[in-house]
Amino acid sequence: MPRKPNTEARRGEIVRALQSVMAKHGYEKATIQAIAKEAGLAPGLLHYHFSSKQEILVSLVTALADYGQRRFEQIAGTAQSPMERLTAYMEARLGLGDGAAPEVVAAWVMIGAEAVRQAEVREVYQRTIATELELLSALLANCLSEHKRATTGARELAAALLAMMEGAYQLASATNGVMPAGYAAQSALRFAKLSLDATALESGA
Amino acid sequence: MPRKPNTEARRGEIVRALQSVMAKHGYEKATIQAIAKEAGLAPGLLHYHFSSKQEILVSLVTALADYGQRRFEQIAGTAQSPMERLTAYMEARLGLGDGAAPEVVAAWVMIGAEAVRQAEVREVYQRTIATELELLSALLANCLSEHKRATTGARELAAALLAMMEGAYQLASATNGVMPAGYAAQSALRFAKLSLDATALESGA
Amino acid sequence: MPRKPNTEARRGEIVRALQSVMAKHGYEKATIQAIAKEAGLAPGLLHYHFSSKQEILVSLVTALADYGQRRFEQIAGTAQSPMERLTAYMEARLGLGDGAAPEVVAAWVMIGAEAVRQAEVREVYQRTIATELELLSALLANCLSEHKRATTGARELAAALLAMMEGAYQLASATNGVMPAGYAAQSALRFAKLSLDATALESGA
Amino acid sequence: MPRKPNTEARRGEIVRALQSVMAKHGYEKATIQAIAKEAGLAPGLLHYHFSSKQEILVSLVTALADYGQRRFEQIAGTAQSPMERLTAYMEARLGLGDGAAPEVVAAWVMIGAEAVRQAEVREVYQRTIATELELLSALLANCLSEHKRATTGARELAAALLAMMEGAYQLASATNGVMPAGYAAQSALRFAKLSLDATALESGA
DNA sequence: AATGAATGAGTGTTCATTCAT
DNA sequence: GATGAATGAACACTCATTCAT
Repeated sequence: MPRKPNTEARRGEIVRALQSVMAKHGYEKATIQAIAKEAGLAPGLLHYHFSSKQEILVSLVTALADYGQRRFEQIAGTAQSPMERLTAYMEARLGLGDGAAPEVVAAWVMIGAEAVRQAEVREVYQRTIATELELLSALLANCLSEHKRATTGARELAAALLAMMEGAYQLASATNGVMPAGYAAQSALRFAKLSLDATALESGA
Repeated sequence: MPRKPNTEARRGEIVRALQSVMAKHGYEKATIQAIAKEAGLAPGLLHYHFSSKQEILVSLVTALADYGQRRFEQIAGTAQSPMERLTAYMEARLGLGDGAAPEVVAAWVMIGAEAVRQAEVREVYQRTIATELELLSALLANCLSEHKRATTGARELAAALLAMMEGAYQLASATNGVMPAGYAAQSALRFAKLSLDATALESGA
Repeated sequence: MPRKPNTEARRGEIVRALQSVMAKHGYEKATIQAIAKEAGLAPGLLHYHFSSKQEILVSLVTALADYGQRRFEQIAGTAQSPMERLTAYMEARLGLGDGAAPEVVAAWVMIGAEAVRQAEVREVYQRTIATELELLSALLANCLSEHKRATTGARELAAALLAMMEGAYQLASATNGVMPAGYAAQSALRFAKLSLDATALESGA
Repeated sequence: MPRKPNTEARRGEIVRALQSVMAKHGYEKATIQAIAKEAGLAPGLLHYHFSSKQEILVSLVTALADYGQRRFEQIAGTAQSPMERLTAYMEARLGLGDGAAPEVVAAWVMIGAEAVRQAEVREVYQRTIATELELLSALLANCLSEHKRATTGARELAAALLAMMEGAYQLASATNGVMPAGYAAQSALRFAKLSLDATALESGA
């Protein structure tokens, strides 16, 4: 009577526990003991399901990337026009409404710092950023081409907006009451619209 | 016959050593031994000049804030018009020319991550961010008032640009070849100008 | 309807797996997981068939003793004269021909080290050595008495040859290219003959 | 007022402590805690003076090689003739008199087992064995050439005697009361003499 | 018989901090 | 001021053994 494997479920629990602990205390202080306690598991079990602490972190990065993807798709939902989809994207990434998850944001900021140090983390972090850049570029290009404008600058614009998003996460996690309330989603969208309009004017023959 | 105190010089050496090591390996891996080696000093000496490792880190935050201040003032130099000063600021913060210091940027990103975790670091990090926000707000407000426009939105605009700067630091440190070359300074200035112009139009009676 | 017990077969598989892993990585690094993997079994099963890891080791010692016994008997085969049987013994223990098993030798060396540390292993190891000493003593005594010589020194001679064999195993396992090729079987037999001859002369009245 | 380095002294203490613990419990069970306790030092200090446990072991191998060298030279002392020096060598390696050190022997047996597993240990172990083989070859060759005999077989003879020595160490450490008392030094010398004489007869034209 | 998850004590190693010199 | 040894509490990871299924 063999036992049913439950590794996938356990791995999920462990990854979620890392997210929680890391959001509060950073990666180095997210010890195996602390993660295990958060997950309600014996410490040794973590190394049964993952071969190293870094592997848990890498799993978390991909889990957060998936989460972001789902959140966007859910909010984009019925959006039809390119502009509606762009707005949905900003809401999904920077909005303060339902589903805004400060823990996810803080964990992501910690991951960004680890990506500077650990090559393996950097690799998967970079892939996530690259994917995000593609997605945002495409959304912007759609807005441009809808009005028959040149899409040449879409990538630089996307890069700038992406940087703004990452910076907003960082500042939201590391400061209290310094930044104006709700500036991020609003400003990002404003920048996007101004740039799209300016592009329109510039490229207009 | 007491020796000439050299504490200030020593403290400076130690802080610079922390910056170097931290840029490469992050704060947790910047051990007292590693910092001492980088500085060419005996490990025990670090705790003579600083009471804790965290105190070195706090000193580094203020040192980097001062460095940023000096770099701006130097580049701003003879700039006269508000717009020239704003351009000088962006160059100082995001420019790729002389004095662009990737080590400083990487160290600053690591500090940002520590600010999420350590209250004492967060405190001085927040002050630095707040000062920066004031500076950038003032530069933008000057541009606006030069043309007799309302300065109401200057702070939000400054916040968004600041976020973009921090995000650009993060992405520059944690990715290679993903972001378009030189997008940051260019885009930030473009956003600033578009926003200033738009403000002008909006607030125009 | 009870299943057909396969415990004996399973125990054999497990013991053989320990031999393989131990030859490569030593006893301490021969983990239950590694043995199970080598045997193609689930880790938990090992503790169903054996009550402890040490018990597997003890089984291996007796298995190797049996193996050595069989190998000698097979090679001795049709040998009739005492000298032929002695030669067969040396071939079985030190020969490089068919059936020379480096894995067995390496495992035996590891067992020898464990015998120093673990009383229970030492006990069965000692018994094996004692049996071997008796066997070799008898072979030598037969050679002596065939020529009507005193057999007094047979035991000391056997002890010395046994030591040489064990040392040859050790050096074969722990060195590469240091020892002259094929020195062991040859030298042991030469020593035996010289000693037998010398005994003959000495005891000849 | 800088502190005087005492690393060399401490390293010696630590290596001696490893020897003691290892003789009793083997290498794997010679934990850093156990070694530290034996040496009367704090566990952390061991990694201040050595970068790893393996490095302590490697130091022990060379220390034991030096010890053996000194013991031979001391016993050889005033020995003049080649045969006297050969006898001194056997006494130094296998004798039971003053200075016979069962702890050293047991530690050496444990080292032999580790040499099978750890490449770095094997390297230094092999060098020691090779040096020993050279020494013994030279001693035997001197005996042969003194009587104007061919020295061709000296190396094989040395190898066989070396194997006997290593095997005697193993059996002395892992068995009690099985092996005849004092067989080793006596038999080794006897083998050497018989072989030398036989060589003499064979090569005599 | 068999499975594979679970446990928890133990390992080598790291490291901020202290302190005698 | 300066040195480098010393401390001891972490840490990630390992592993024999147990146990529910």
